[in-house]
Amino acid sequence: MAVTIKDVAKLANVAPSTVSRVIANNPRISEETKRRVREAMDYLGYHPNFNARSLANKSTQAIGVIMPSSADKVFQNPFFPEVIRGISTKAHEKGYSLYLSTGATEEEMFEGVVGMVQGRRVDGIVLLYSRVEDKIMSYLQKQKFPFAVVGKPYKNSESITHVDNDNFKAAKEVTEYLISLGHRNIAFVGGSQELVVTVDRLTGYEKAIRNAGISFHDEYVFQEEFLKEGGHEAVLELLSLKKPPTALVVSDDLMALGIMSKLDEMGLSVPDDISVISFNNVMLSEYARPPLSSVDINIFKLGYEAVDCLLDLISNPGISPRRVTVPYKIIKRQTVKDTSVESQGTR
Amino acid sequence: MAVTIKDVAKLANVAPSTVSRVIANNPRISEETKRRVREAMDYLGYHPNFNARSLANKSTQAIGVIMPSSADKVFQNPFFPEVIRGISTKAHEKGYSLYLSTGATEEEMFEGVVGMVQGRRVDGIVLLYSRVEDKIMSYLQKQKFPFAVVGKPYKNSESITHVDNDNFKAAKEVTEYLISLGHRNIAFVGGSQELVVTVDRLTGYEKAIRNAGISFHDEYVFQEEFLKEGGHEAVLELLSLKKPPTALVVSDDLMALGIMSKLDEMGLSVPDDISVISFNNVMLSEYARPPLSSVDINIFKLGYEAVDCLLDLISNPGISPRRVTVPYKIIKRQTVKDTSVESQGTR
DNA sequence: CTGAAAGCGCTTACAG
DNA sequence: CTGAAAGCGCTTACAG
Repeated sequence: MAVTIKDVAKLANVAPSTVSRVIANNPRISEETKRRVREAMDYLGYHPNFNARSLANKSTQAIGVIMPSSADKVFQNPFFPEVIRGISTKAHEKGYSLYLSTGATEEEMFEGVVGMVQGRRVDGIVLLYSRVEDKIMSYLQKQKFPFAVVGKPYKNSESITHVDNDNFKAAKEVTEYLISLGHRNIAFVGGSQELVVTVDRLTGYEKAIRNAGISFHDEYVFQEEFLKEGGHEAVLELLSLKKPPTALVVSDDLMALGIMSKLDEMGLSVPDDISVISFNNVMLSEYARPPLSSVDINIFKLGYEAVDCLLDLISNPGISPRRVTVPYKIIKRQTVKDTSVESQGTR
Repeated sequence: MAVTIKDVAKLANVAPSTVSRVIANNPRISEETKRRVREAMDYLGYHPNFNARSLANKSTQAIGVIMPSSADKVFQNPFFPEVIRGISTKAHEKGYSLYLSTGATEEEMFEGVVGMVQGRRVDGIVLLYSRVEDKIMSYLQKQKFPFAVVGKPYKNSESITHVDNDNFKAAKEVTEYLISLGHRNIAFVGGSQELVVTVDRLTGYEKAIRNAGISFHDEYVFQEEFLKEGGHEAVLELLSLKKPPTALVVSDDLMALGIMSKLDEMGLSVPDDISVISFNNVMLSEYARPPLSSVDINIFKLGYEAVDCLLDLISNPGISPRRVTVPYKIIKRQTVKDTSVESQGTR
């Protein structure tokens, strides 16, 4: 039905193997023959059958993208469209296609990945999250299947190719910034402790607190989902403290938006009553009211670089694992208040 | 290297063809044999090679998902993760994988689709947008390749399977709602006129305006990008009118958020100075301040149903085109003001 | 109920 | 520089 290599061969008066070589642009074929074959291909509207090609040369020119399961609320985070944009851009540059994971539960996701890998649907995989304990990551490692993770693996991070921000440093810096502005009661609101990114940011926050000689309080640490609902929960809890914080380091913009919305509802003002700074610098943070101060982690680049590493790994199987650190940038907008003047006044 | 059907056959003492039949759960194979073969598969950790299978039976069990080009700003709209969630759910239920389009420019996107189709990478395609003039849609139609569109095709809509809301009716209803509240100067802010959804909603708006005996003014119609930036532009333009509107029908939540942000910046209040109601009911609209009134178009279902239709089309090639209308629901929150009391007072 | 054989559309040593 | 042949790992009439 569809036009095959044989049809082209016949029309161009060459063997099928020659057509194949022309497609691969094999230098041993004469320019004259190439021209003739290409003409025939154009004339017939030939397009190679990917399945046949993959079967024959054991390469699919496709990479698998593993997101959190679709039932997961995290899925709604604008982080994902943006990493995918980065991934898609690099993949397209290099002529690779994208395969998306599906599956509602964790178990289904795992089965999906196994199917992708064993079924030879993809040449490599990029993992869009990093958890403390992750079945998929362990599996990929055991199989020695090429993969790159966006984020930092919890263990064996030296032996796994990954691209990440320096989240420890970023959180530390952000906290120091708040401290330099006179804040002493600073709380941390993070996502699930399961996620390595939460752990890293919390550690950076804690380091800054201790460095400044402020005592670290457990009740200033909140763990919620990476979502607005999470932000709401956090507000309720932190306001019930005997000594509520004057500033918040929040691990995700959406969560920060949720916090601001709740605070507003309760009649509290940001930044006058409480300062907020968060992570990701998703498009929305710019348009929040007041515009949200946030750490730009360069999501696009995270995805773009992950694919770059992965493709490297695919073409040079023996290569040693790479670690790419994508720079971040603190974007100061209007949700942080300088209290140092005040605190001097009340001294 | 990987374990194949032959290895399984050898271990189970049957022919490869029998193993193949067991995989397909062919009823002509005895239960006893099936048991033995399955045991061998489990023991060896067998997984079928998808490429070989696709090549042999001309079916990939994968569907292609075509989004706007990644360079397109629309890509950032939370609409997409949500349709994809719907698509992914249905696809996974039916054992289908997802293939994502890539490509920055329109031309690249088109080439990508042609490659997918001719290269037999997918069994069918779902198109996530509908434009007035679209090369990809025409191509798919000419090729008679199975596809479903989310949205309404501009022409030949009876011969193309698609799932959509009744956008005309929804926009009409929303406008009538505003009118019933005493508004007379109502503007429409839509996305690109290229998109059929814009056209439909504009038509519904106009119908309601005329039905109410209000004269329709061109300067009350704004076309911007489906984004916050678009919202900003719109505000500037509409406030420069000699008779600024008291209410806005906005075709997209993000745009509405942009409008509200800009309005706030200029010292105008929603809904006191101007009422706003928009479309999509994206998660964010609930957390906006004030919470945004919006038409819930059930994005998840749009994607879910599109895949359902597509799979139908794939398994029954002769079937006649389906049209599914997904119900919408107006979610009234706090951005619309009832002016009828006031207008009576000033009579 | 099961097997032998041909075929899906490519690629790639091996020859020449 | 080019061709004939085998092979990638499945499926599916055709036989029996």
